[in-house]
Amino acid sequence: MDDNASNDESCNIDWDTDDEREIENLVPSSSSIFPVPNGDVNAGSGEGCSSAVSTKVRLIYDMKFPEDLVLKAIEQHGEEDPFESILNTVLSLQAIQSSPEQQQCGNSGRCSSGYDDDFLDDLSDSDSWCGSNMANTTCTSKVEDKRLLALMNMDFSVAEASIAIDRCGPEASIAELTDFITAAQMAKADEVFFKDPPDESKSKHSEKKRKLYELEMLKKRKNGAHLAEDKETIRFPKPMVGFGAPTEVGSLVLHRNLPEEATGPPYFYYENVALAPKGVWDTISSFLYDVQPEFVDSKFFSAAARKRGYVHNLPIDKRSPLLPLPPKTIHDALPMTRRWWPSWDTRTKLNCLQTCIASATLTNRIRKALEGYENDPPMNVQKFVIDECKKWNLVWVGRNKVAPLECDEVEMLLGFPKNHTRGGGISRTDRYKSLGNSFQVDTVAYHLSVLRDIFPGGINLLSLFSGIGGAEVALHRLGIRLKNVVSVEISEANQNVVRSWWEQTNQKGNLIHIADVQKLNGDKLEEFMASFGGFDLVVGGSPCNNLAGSNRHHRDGLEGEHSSLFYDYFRILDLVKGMMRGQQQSRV
DNA sequence: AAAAAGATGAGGGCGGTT
DNA sequence: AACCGCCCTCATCTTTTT
Repeated sequence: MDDNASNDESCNIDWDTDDEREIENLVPSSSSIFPVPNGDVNAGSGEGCSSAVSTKVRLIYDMKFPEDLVLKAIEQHGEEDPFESILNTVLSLQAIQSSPEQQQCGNSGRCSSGYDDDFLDDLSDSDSWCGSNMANTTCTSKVEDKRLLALMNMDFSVAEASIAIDRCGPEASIAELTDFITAAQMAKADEVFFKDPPDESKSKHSEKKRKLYELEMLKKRKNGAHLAEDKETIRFPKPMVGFGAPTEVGSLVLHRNLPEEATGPPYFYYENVALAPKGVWDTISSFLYDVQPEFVDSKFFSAAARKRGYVHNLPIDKRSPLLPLPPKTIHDALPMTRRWWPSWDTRTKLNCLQTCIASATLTNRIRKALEGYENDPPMNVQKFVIDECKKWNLVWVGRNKVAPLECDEVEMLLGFPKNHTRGGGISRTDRYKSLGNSFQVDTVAYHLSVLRDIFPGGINLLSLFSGIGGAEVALHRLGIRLKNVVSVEISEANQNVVRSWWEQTNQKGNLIHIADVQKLNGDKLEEFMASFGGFDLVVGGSPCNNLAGSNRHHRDGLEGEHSSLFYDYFRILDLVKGMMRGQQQSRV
């Protein structure tokens, strides 16, 4: 939706309606503080405003990239591709080239065509992973590349990024750099859409809270509708970027005051759908120590939208994005669709990846509806097709031919390795279901990235509602060693996925599976903690069935049959918290 | 028996206009 | 404030096909 407007060179499209607001926010206008490289930016008149030739010249001479990389990148793209996306590819290629180990199938292109068998290499052998140790000065040039790459992907202009790196020096972190640019761009002091909760007295002890627990349940049950008139403000940061996503620049928040009761150990990270029925997030927040949720749309991390809320007690400065950066437009993520994409389909991002896909009869209906027109079909046909494409996330795979995403494409869009859910006896239908219920890995990894410096030796992880292991994959890809993982997951198929991933990535730690979250009691936890000393992180996204808008039948809220398992997340987290506290005290 | 396809809206945010 | 129109949503149940 937004990213591809980042290039002022895109001469044609005039974004008529919806997204002007966001674009204004997201894209630092190139006419801002920073000088624009070359004067060609607003040449925009008619066709071919960025020819491959001029792009090549700029990349090779102005920006001093190796010619072979530039040619390779242009080859991957079409001639009419915007400068920015070709640049992105060049940077990716460079990053890949300068990185000793295999990266996930590159940034753009090739993803859907070729499998990358070595992708599952172990990234946790720290010395092979530059990013796992940012302080390490031996690989500054690589770090610099990555920083530039990261900033580019945040929609900063090349000029802004390089000036920032120049000024802040080779040691500066991404956060510092973005901070610098943000400060430079300032002028707007309206970025405080995220206020810290006031520190006034609140129910202090989890003792009390536990007692309130059942009471609260009953209250909710009875009040239901009454709650709606709660004057509790519905906080919905406009662009849904939480404390700042890599693409959102004007609003990076680097500090917050957590309620004292919320601070670790352990660190915790909770996730669920952002658009839950009214009052749900207030309840979740009140149980999770009054930490305010951070609402983020994964469209800032990926080519598909995914609006989710995250409640956690992690630090929020020093975040860094997962590398390699994933493709962030449909075109880059699914290059094969470019050829067939009609101009009247203006989508650049996919909608939320859900658990079901369109059937063949629907795509067939669409094909028939489109046949017989020389040029663009009439408006009513266009509307029908676009509506269905948006509803089912269809992409163009041929003339008049649309298709649902393949499983491996969904895996890629969500940040999982290709074939993550393939084989082992799982059906295609179930793959879509498991994937649709999962994390977006890049988004979660961005939040969890701060753990890398805190736990250089690795972590012990309690993963509730693990699903296909989104948190595990995120941590692993961040280069955070997984020492002991207790994974709670009811679905056997999902357990197999995680187990199989665990083995294929040559994990050195221990993986323990538990089926039922309700049977995980204090005794079991004691056992685990006695054997390896406690949990550093408790993650979980509890069932959204009864919260999600797609559910026609049982959208019953947090008290629904499945979604009420949230209370088990709280119960277990609170148990661990208490035990960790005791552990800490006895040590003193 | 298992997998795939088909049928099934309400709820709520948001921008725009009265 | 209130209203309208547009848009999107980690799905479930039943039927058909494999």
